Amino acid sequence: MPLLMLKDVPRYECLLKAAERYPTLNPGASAAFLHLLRTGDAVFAAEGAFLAGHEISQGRFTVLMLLNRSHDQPSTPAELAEEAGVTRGTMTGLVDTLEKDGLVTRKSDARDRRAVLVQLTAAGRKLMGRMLPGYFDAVTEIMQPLNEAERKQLVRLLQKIQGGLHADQPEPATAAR
Amino acid sequence: MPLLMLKDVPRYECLLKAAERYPTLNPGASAAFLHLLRTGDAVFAAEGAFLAGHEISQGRFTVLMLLNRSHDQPSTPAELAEEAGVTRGTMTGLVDTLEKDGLVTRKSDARDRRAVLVQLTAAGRKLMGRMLPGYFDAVTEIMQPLNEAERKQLVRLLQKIQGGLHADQPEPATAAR
DNA sequence: TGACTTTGGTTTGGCTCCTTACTATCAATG
DNA sequence: CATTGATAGTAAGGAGCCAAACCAAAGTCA
Repeated sequence: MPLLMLKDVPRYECLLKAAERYPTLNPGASAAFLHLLRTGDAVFAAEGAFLAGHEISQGRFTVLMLLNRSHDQPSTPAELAEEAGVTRGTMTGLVDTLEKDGLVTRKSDARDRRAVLVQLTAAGRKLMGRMLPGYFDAVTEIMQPLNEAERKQLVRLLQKIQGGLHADQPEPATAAR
Repeated sequence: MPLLMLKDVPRYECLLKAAERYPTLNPGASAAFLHLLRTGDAVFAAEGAFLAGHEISQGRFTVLMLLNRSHDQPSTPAELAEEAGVTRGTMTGLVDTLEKDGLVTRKSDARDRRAVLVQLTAAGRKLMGRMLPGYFDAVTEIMQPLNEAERKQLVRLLQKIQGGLHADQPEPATAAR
């Protein structure tokens, strides 16, 4: 849940005033940046609140979604980690707890003795069947304030931003080290 | 940096297909939801990459920003926690490490012996002066793909979403327990 | 004044995630 | 084959955050 920090986005006038002290500060860009982080965090928290009501965390839910998607077809931890955007180490932990809760099973792959196959259990499938309608309802409700045209517009703007990010940072090593 | 998970947003056709199985799934709302989380996470990560180049984390940076804003006027940990949107316990830890790095000082408030006053040191001010121009440059660059009209439009859409969230969740206790 | 509540800061323990390092297995090549 | 290198999964340790429990100092109210 902790994403942004900064409970309230500064008002535009404050940004303008700050821009006098810092010539490189672009008020319009900063406002958009702050609102994006702020709202992203709020939406993330709203999703987390729904999932918490079902005693499940975002990370675990993502794994269940991935497994639920390819019905009955098991995946390896490495595939799941790749699709979920986390490291394999993290995926080990996620699968550990899901297995402990009886929602997934691990079995070894007959064709590759290094590999492990992760699969939803009956209980896992049942939980997803029980949860998903409400989950999609919650998502729809979060996006309720926008009509369909506005949603499309939002997606378009977000894709533009993301396109720029990929283009700029092919090698994060330069900036990070 | 872990915000969303889900490396790639599913294509719209997949959402349509999934909507056949789950009647409550609203494809347009889901697409907007996923892109918002995805892009928010990417932008957050980009900011983090810049800050990491200066050996500082987002949380610590936020505290430095708050202290830098009110020049020389000290704040209490409780105020900082409130403004940053974290708990007081978290703020204790953040101030601990900032103090250890010599960027801020703690001194006790003469008028309230419970309270502590946190203040930027000369080194802290110097670091901010050195970092901020580049930071604002980075923010501007991230938002580069959008022109000023698009930024305003984005802010408008995000504010709409956020307005809905506040209205819906006055008491998170209902959903969470 | 004395008891009750509130507030400020810290401590402790937990969760999620990452990085790094390790072992076991496979695959490719001389 | 035997070596070398990549890949699968795990383990250990750290960072950042939260919630709950604490103590000390104010504030409140009879």
